[in-house]
Parts: sequence; structure tokens; C-alpha cells
Amino acid sequence: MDNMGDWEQTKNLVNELTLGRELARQLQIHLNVPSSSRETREVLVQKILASFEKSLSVLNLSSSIRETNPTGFAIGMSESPPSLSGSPRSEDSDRDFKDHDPKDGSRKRKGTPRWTQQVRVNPGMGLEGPLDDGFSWRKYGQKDILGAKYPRGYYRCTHRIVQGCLATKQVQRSDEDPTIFEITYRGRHTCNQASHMLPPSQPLENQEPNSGMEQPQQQQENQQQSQDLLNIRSGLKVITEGLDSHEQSVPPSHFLSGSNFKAENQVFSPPTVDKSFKGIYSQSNFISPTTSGKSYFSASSSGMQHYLGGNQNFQTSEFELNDIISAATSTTDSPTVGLDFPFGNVEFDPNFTFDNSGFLP
DNA sequence: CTTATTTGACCATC
DNA sequence: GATGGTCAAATAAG
Repeated sequence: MDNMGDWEQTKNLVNELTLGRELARQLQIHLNVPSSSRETREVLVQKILASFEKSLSVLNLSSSIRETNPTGFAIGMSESPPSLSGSPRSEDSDRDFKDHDPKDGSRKRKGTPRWTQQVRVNPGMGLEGPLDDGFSWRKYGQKDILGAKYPRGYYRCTHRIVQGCLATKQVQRSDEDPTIFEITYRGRHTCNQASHMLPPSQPLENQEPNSGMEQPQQQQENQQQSQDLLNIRSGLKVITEGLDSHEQSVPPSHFLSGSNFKAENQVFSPPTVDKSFKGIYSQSNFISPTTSGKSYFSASSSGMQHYLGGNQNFQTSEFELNDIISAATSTTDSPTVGLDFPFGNVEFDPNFTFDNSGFLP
């Protein structure tokens, strides 16, 4: 890390940590008070986590990006309205991440958050790796990419028409290593499709029944939760790298996906493993000292509590901004949960370990 | 039948 | 104009 000597950063850091400590204390108190509801505790936990995340982000950002203030949440700016079914015909193009657009700097950036993951099918486990992230995707296109040996598949959320869920993903098979798939996610799920995979024991409390409007981004927490849920699959090695073409951006915490892969001549038939696992994962900002660029993660089929050490320097202004905005919006919408961080919905394993060495190849 | 995939055409951006 | 991304009709699958 550089020593920018930023008192601002330091101050933020201290503030966040102090806040986190205070929250932890509150939580401690609440734990001892039987009358305290589980909800309250949960909120506190979330806040604490958010605080940690913020702190870590401050640390990560302090060296490179200092104009994006990690605490500047309440920026008033809305994303492009996702408009339910009748989507016109252009919603994409976040590839123009021109932060500095010369003229009309108002808002050229409707970009949706985007992040890429490389999923590797473990050769030993058989190629029929169940690549399923718990969401249902519908393929809507396939394209031969220049320089790529295999075509790229385009998927979108099945519930797009019904619920206006704008999440999409692209699946690109690696030319050299056909066992590696590069999956690029875009946007968040705003659908409730997790309901069929989540046990009803935990109703999502933080969503208000809004009155008759389609709301693009209010269920962020749920999505993240469910997307966190989907993270692990058996027999796969996931290489998460927060990256974008130009800058690095790191998503919340997601993993593989793909209901089934059909690349060119190859068909992966997924045996459809049960989606009802309820692992607890941990995710945090963590920079591995050795693997600076990527971090590997292999998920074992049974034990689902491994930690993925991803370099979470979410520096892409695009991504961060949007996500923060989204989070802020959703927070405003649902006062029940003070989730105000893009990565706010991570769950930490009580036996929280940063033990990377356990599953590194 | 309904629903998902395939595939060429169309569109936007570089 | 080349490339990537999406649409939508045709087709396949359940």
C-alpha cells in the first residue's frame, strides 16, 4: 500500500471500526436480552459486517483510488429504469466505462455492475459438472467471438418478463483450457425466484410491498443472499477475479452458474444436484499476498464452508458507484434493515477462517 | 399444450 | 465496417 498519508482515509477507517465496535457491543447486549428479536440482532450483524467491509474497502482503496469515497452513499442518482416486459432494445453497453466523458458528463454511465468469474470443471469430477447457480437462466443468444475458439452464450434471467429481472450472464469457454468457463454476470437479480430454493423458514423481512410500481432495485439484499447461496457447487474450481476489461471490479460474492452448458459441439448435461444446500460462506475483502491477481477456490462437494479469498478491491468506479447507489436506494426503501453496503450481505462463518492453504492446489 | 433453445438478422458501439 | 449484444421466429424439448 502506498502511503498517501490520507487522514481522510484513516479517519474513515477509524470511524468505521469504531462504529463496528459499537455495533458489536450492541449486539452483545442484545444477545443477552431475551426480549430482543432475532431481527434486531440480524440487523446488527449486518451492520457490523458492513462496517467491516467498509473498513476493508478503505484499506484497499486507499492506495489507488481516493476519489471515490467509501462512505459517500447517499448520492442521488438512479439507475436506468428497467421497465418490465417491454424492454425497448438497448439496455446493455456498460462497456463504455468512460469515466471521463468529455462532454455531457451528466450520466452516460448507466452501466450495470459486471463481474467475471472463471469456473473450472474439475477433470476428476467428470465433466458433467453441475453448473448451476440456483437461478434459472434462459439462453437468448450465442455468438462467435473474434479470437475465441468457442462461442459465447448469452443468458438472461427467466423471470425477466414477469418480474423485470435484468440479470444476465455470459458464458465463454476458454480456448486453451476447455474445462474453464468464464462467466460474466451483469446486473442483479430482482426477481423472487429464490423462493423455490430457499426454505420458507426465513422470510425476507426487508422488502416492502410497494404499491403497484415496478421497482428495479429494492431487493438487493435478497438477491445477494440468494446469490451467495448459490455459490458453491461440487467438483468445481472457481477462479474468481474481479476484473473488467480495463479496471478491476469485484462483485459481491458469486460463483458459478449456468444451468447447462452447451458449447459448440459439447453438451454438458447437469444432473441437477439439489439446490437446497444451506452452507454458510464467508466472503470478505482479502488480498492474498501470493496470488495477487487471482485466487483459487475449490469447492468440495460436502463441506460448504470454505472461504474464498478474492481480491476485493472493487475499484471500478462504475461498479462501485452503482452498487452503492443501489444499496443506498434499497436501504432507503426498506428501513428495516440497515444494509448499506454493496457487499453487505455476506455471511460470516462463526468459525471464520482465512485459511486459504487448506484448499489451494 | 407450454416452455426453452437455436439461429440468423438486426442494432449499437467502437 | 467490424464486432459484440439482443431480438424474435422457428424449432426442439418436456
